[in-house]
Amino acid sequence: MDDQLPQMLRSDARDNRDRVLEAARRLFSEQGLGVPMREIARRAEVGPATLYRRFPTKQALIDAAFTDELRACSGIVRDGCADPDPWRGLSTIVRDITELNATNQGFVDAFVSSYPGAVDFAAHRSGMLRALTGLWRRAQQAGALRPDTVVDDLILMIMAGRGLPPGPPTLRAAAARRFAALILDSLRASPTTGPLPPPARVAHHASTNS
Amino acid sequence: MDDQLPQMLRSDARDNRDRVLEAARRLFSEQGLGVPMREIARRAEVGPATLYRRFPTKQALIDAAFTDELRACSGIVRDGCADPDPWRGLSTIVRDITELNATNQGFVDAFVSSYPGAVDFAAHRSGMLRALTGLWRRAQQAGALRPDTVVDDLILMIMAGRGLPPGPPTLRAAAARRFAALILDSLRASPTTGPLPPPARVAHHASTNS
DNA sequence: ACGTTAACGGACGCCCCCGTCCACTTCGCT
DNA sequence: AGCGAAGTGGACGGGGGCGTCCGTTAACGT
Repeated sequence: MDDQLPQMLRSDARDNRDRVLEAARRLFSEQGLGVPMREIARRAEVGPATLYRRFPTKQALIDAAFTDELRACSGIVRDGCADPDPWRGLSTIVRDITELNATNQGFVDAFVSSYPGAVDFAAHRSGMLRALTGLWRRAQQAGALRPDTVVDDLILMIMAGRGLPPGPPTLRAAAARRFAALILDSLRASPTTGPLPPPARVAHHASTNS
Repeated sequence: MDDQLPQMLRSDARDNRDRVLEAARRLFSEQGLGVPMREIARRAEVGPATLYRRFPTKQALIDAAFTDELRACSGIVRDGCADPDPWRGLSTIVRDITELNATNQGFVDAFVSSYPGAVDFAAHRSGMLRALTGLWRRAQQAGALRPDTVVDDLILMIMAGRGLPPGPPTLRAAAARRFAALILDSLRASPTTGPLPPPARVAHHASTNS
């Protein structure tokens, strides 16, 4: 809650805290939540003890690290729900969240399932869920969204985004765009399907060399 | 080499080997590949050494355990590709694989990414991929499948299936059915969309107790 | 400049998991 | 029944990750 008023820390402490957070954000985004605390400490050029003094547990660090992305996520939903054209708003939400997802490997894990306990997360989630439900209804009333779908379908799709193949960020982003476009086409009521983004070459794990 | 021929094992050894395989299959399916070897041994009422004598490494056990599912997967693809109606064949493949996937938590991981080294896996995969490519072309020529899609899109969707929310088998299966139906609708060329399976209530992780 | 005190980080304990070793047991054959 | 070999399981070593302790360092006030 009080988050220790970082400006009351000694200058070096504040500096180190910032570097830790930055390293955590980068490493979590790149490699998911499995990154060892040691690795983050090393990347921040800090000893493990320092890291643990600012963030008593790994969960605390995860929460702090993803606060920004959480805000971004809330913003995406808010903006999309504010769009007068509900379908356009929904499309934007799906695309942006899917991309956020692909760019930040661990975000969905941190947010939706991984560890319980992050209070802010729960609050944000229920708020977003409520807003999305409203948007969903409006989109269906406008005849843009299939009437036989529910918000849970969206959640399902977002969760499914977790399973997208790993790989370099460029590939991940391409796969995410393609995925989002396909999802949207499956939710659309009218068959007015626009052009798809380029197909994503999925990493076929070239175990047979060649 | 000669370590095969399980019928040449002593009767108790053969018995234990079978129990180990059975336990491995069950636990991997239920909880994914993260299950400790000890747990499998315990479940099979066997010491760790016994387990390791039959399957020198965890990978070996995984390979052996998923041989059946691999065969099932191949069968699904073969049957689907043999269907004179390419769209119906494709639908069946998507539905069945997605369900296989939901039922066997670790299967896709074992097959597509997890560990390299399983020779059989690679062979099966390239064969299935070739067959699927043919089916894909036929479905597109028949006008049932969107012309701007590629086989990689299917792979993408199957991979995405890994991210479906965890939970009791019943929920997982429901989510998988819903997911498969939505995928199929996004790949279909004609807007002749049939009724969807019941929406899957996604586990909202009730962290806020109540 | 200098002492106080917050902050630092290397070293430590703990736990879990993989894979191995060895003294004992059980099967199978005669 | 008896004997040898195959088989078994408890105990062990190695590695890695999380979180903690304590001697040392360096920032801040006077």
